[in-house]
Order: sequence, then C-alpha cells, then structure tokens
Amino acid sequence: MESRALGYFVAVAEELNFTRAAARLGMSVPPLSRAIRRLESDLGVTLFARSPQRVSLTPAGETLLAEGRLALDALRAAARRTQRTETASLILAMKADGDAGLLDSLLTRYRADPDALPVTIRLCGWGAQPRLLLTGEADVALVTEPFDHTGLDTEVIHREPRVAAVASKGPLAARATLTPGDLGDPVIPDGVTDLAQLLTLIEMGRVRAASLPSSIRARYPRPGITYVDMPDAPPATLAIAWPAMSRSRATAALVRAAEHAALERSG
Amino acid sequence: MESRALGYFVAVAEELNFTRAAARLGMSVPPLSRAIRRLESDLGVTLFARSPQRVSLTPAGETLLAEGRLALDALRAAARRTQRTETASLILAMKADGDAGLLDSLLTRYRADPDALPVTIRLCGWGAQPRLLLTGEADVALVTEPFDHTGLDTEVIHREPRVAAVASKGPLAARATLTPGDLGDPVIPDGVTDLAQLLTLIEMGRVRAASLPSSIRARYPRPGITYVDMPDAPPATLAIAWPAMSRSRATAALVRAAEHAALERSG
DNA sequence: GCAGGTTACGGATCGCGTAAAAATA
DNA sequence: TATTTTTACGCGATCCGTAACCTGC
Repeated sequence: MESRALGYFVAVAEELNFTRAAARLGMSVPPLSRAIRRLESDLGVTLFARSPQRVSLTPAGETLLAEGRLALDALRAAARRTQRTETASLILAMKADGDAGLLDSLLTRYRADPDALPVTIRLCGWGAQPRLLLTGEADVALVTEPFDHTGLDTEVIHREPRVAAVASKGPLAARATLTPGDLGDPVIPDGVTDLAQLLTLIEMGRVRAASLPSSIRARYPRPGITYVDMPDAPPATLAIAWPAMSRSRATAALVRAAEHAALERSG
Repeated sequence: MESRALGYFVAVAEELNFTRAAARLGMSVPPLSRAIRRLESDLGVTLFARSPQRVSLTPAGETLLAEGRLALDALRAAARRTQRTETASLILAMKADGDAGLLDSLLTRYRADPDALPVTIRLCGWGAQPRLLLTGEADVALVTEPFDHTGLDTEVIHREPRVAAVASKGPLAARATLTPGDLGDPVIPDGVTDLAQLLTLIEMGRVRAASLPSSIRARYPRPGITYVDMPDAPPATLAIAWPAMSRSRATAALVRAAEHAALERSG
C-alpha cells in the first residue's frame, strides 16, 4: 500500500465526497477516483459504498480510516524528527498558562541534566498537543485531562481542585458551590483556542460556564467573571506526555525533571 | 515522503550496503541510489555517509531508521487490519505452551462477553509477538518478560517462580539452587524457536542453561534435563499485550477476560 | 436536467534497468 | 585492479488533466 494512495483515501473518507476531496488535494476527480479503485483492488476490499448522491464508508473503510491516520501520522513524524535531528533541540508543546506554574522549575531542573538539550516552547490551542506529538511537531507536551491518550505515554505531575467560571450577572454566580451537573453540557464553540476568549464568551452569556483549574482564579481575575468552587468535581490533572514509541534520552530527562518538579511542589 | 522510498531507505540502513540492499529489494543498484539521494534532497538532510568501502548512518539517518520502521509497521498494520475487517475475528499470538495454563479459562470467559469475536490462535516463536502486533498480523498476544514494549500496552496476568533447566549430566545439576549469575550469558542460538529444541540443545551441552517459568517443569519432564530452583531470580511474568494505538472493543473484551482469569487463578 | 462518480484518451513525469564512469583502497 | 557508488540514457509504467459517459434524483 502506497502512502500517497492512503492520503487520498483519508481525504475522501473525511469529506465523503470525491469532488471536495479532490479540491482539497489540489487535483481533479478522475485520478482520485482511479487511485481509490486501485487501492480497493490492491487490498481486495471495498472501502466505499458509492451512489451518485451519497458516499459512505464500509466497515473495512472505517478501520482503514482509523489505522491509516495513525500510519500517516507516523510517516509525518518520521520526516519531521529526521529533519530536526541536526538542530538537536527539544520542542515542548503547551497551552498558554497551561503549566500550573510549574514550567520554570521544570526547565531549571532540566537544564541541570546531562542529557538536556535546548528547549523550544511551542504554544498551541486547546487539545492540540496530542496531534503535535504524534506528527513529530513536538517532542513533549503539557496536557490537562481529558485528552486523547492514543499513542502517548503520560505521567501526572499536578492535581488541583476545579472552579467554575460563570458570568457574574448570571444565576449561577450566587451559588456557594457548583457541581459538574450544574454546568450542563460543556459545549465550547469552534475556534476558541484561548482562555481569555472563552471567559469573554462567558461574560457575554454565549457560554454558560466552564470548569477550570483553580489556579486560573488568581491568574485571570475579571469583574464580569465569578469563580465558584466545585468540591465535587474531579480534580484538574496536569500531565506530561510524549509519543509512546520514541522516548529519546533528552525526552526522558525532561520527564524526570517534570516528576521532580512535581514532587517539590507537592511535598 | 513516499513510503516506497522509506522502505528502500530502511533496507539500505539495515544492510549498510547499496548492492546487498538492492538485491534484497529485488531491484538494481542505480535506481536505489537515486531514490535515496532524492529522499535526502526532499528531506534536506544527509542520511548516509558514503564511501565505496563503507556506508554508515548519519545521526539523521539513525532517527529515520528508528521512526521509519515504526511508520512502515503502522502502514502494514493498517492494510492487514483492513483486509481482516470482513472476517471479523480476533487473532491471539502466543508461543506454544506460553500461557501458563490460563488459555482455557481465558477463552471461556471471553466467549461470554457480548463484544467477543471468534478467536484464532496464532502460535509463533520466541519474542515474535510484539512485531506481529505492530504489523497487524495479530490483535492480542500473550508475552513473557523481557520483551520490547514499544508501541504496546500490556497488563500482567500471571507471575511464577523461575527454574533453571540444565543438563542432568552437567555440573550444575547437582546444585540445590541456582542464581541468575550461575547461568552465565543466556545466549540462545539463532533459529531456536521451540522449547523442545532448546531443551535438546541443553542436553547436548550446546547451551549451558536456560531460566524458565516453573510450570515448564511439569510440562516438559525429560531424563536428560534437571530443573533447579532459582529463588533469587525475578519471577517470570506473563502479560497480555495489544497495540497501544488501536484497542477495539473486541480486544478490550479479551483483555478484561484475561484479567478476570488471572484474578480467579491467584485469588 | 443536474450533481456526482466513472471511463477514455493524450501528454508528462517518474521509476527501472543496462551500460559506462568515478572513486577509493 | 577490484569493489562500490554514481551518472548517462532509453524504455515502460504510472499519474495527471481534459473531455465524454453513465447513473440516480
């Protein structure tokens, strides 16, 4: 199976439409159609149920979509890490302010390790870290639960209670405590990748509430936002994550540093 | 990066010789040489330090070898699992007699699970299980430590003391107990994939000793072999393993069954 | 008729093999 | 001189795009 054909397949499987997929791939429909047919014939399996009105995945197509994405990620990761070998640096992905104040002590400890490399911080949006790790764009990441663990190894380095951020003018602001059930469905609109943005939406009443680590309360004080304790909510856990398959010495050293920084903080 | 070029690269990196690699790939040397040069130019990185007398990997080549193997495995796994979707069965890889007697109760429990699929047992050689899982030729495996954990999730389901298998005529047979140090380097000749074969070699004196789970003592009684307790050796641990990335419901059910079977045995 | 996938065909690119060349010991 | 990698060159296969075709609403 050629990786090019697999890339085509994933595009079609995501769009469920040959025309849009071809546009996304920057090619015309016929070669795409033939490439998919050839892939099906090579594998000896039907991947799509086609009708002029509707393209859908067969069960075999479902598995190829899931497994194929992983394979393509691995391929991209191999290329990226190879290109970055020369520079010999470590990329740490995290959401802005997503370090629970541990970053400084973590980096200080890390630099003392003989295996340490220069560290580049890559700030990214909500939940973008797992993909950065899997595609080789980052080597380590700080992530908060919940996130997609597939293909990652993780180590919890910090836990803290949760608070609910609600609009000060809203009905929830008067409560002494809140439970996860009080918040309703935690729907975060697409395109929101920043905490300040989310808090603004809450002020505006566009989002009802958000459950956040309590350290946010001190870091983002706002008149329009009230933080309410959530004693019943599971604690917010911060973890350090890295690709399960490739733990370099430099990565291992950073994980060690994180563990020690966590111990110092908690103990 | 095309998967074909990556396959060529891995072949050359393993042979460290373009001529042999080309032979292994069933092609001639020039297109191979050009494919590698093109790969280097695409990545913008030198992968091999070449001289007519000696080809060696650069640091970038080292990372591409490690990461590239994983990517190619993922690709093969995607193809295999896709082809096997139609049959909807689960392949369990294990070494013959490598189940510590747990297999029956495991399968019985599994069949009771609503997520269960028909199970095919695939017997394989020493330590072949991890690769079968990573290339999609198997879905779950029973493995004994030590084995290569990369890319796998595992759960220990059984521990038992170790015994040393030594030649009855040899000097070690008279000892009441043995330590790991007494056994010397545990060198197993290539091509030995079977326990009976190994025991024969020990009888013949070709192999000095082997440290094995104690349940082997009852299963392979032989006049020429004496089993000696090893109270100081770490216990032999049997684990169930599956690909870290893709845990299907059927796989999860088998892992659950294994855990329950282990509890029943130990409790 | 129309939207969308598939075939048909011509041109360009890519990959491969044979043959010759360059490089190192 | 011998071994190994690299260039040179010609052929075939593959991939792509335009145009025509087929199918279900």
